[in-house]
Amino acid sequence: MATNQIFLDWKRCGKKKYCLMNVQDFSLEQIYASGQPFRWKRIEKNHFLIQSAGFWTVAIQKEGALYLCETTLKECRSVWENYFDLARDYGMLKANFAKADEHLEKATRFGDGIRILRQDIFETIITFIISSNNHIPRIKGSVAKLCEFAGEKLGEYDGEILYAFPSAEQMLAMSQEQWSAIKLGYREKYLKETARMIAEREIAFEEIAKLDTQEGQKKLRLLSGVGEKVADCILLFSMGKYDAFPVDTWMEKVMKKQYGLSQNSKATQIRFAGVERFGAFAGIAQQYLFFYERENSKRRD
DNA sequence: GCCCAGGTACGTC
DNA sequence: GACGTACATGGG
Repeated sequence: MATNQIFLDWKRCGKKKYCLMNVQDFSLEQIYASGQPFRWKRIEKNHFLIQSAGFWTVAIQKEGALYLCETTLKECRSVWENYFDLARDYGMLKANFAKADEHLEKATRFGDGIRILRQDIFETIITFIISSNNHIPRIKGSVAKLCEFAGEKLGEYDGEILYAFPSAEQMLAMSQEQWSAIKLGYREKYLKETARMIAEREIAFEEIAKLDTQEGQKKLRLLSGVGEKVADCILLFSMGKYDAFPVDTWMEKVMKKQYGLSQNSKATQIRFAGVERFGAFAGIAQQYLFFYERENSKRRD
């Protein structure tokens, strides 16, 4: 499946404010709710303070346009286009998914503004280790504290001090009191060990991005706290490996209910079935399915 | 109190 | 290799 390149024409529209007109297949609200980023703060509808690695911006979406504030044109092009995967034609991806099956067609209509972010690799490794068997509000709290204790101060916005995501070395420099205050529970030892392995170059994660998905899986799983699911999230949400298919409790439900997998099938089998069925962009299909399933279950509650 | 959360590590068979 | 179970913590 070929994907067209979208032409991106940033316009300056104020002091440190840039704008992309006619942003298609894009919704800040849906990306926020899609379970990928843990460092977005919702200010109001379609208006977010976004922090990623050592960068931050204020993003506003209105009348079909995306505005990025408190940033530079250079940064819009070098950081945020890449982060939001803005040059990719999601319309074409969705059209192809919609042809494949009815349920996926519904899911792409429901989550029509979903994007697969290309997040910083180290940040994604750490945040998704924290995410395992954990609740999103609690994950966000832990991540915020980690940045506050170990990250460099980047600036201030609306009275809030902003921090970069820390490096492995900076994490390892924290006191035990700080580690405890992050309230990672049993994940604390995973993070310490993973940070150590990365700081000591036992695992060169930049190299993993060059491998194919299978090989990347194997390497990532050498990190402490990284199993099959977290490895898939890292591959998909930071390395652009679109054939990675993370299977969590929600995806288990969908695959059993909608795609005929037996009740006793395990995550590994479901993952293979997903890639088999949805192909080279299975991970993107997964994200539409995940979002549709979880959002609709919220409403029934 | 119970169940669950974008699961993983570890021991057992 | 497949399976069961313990695991910190807080929200519903």
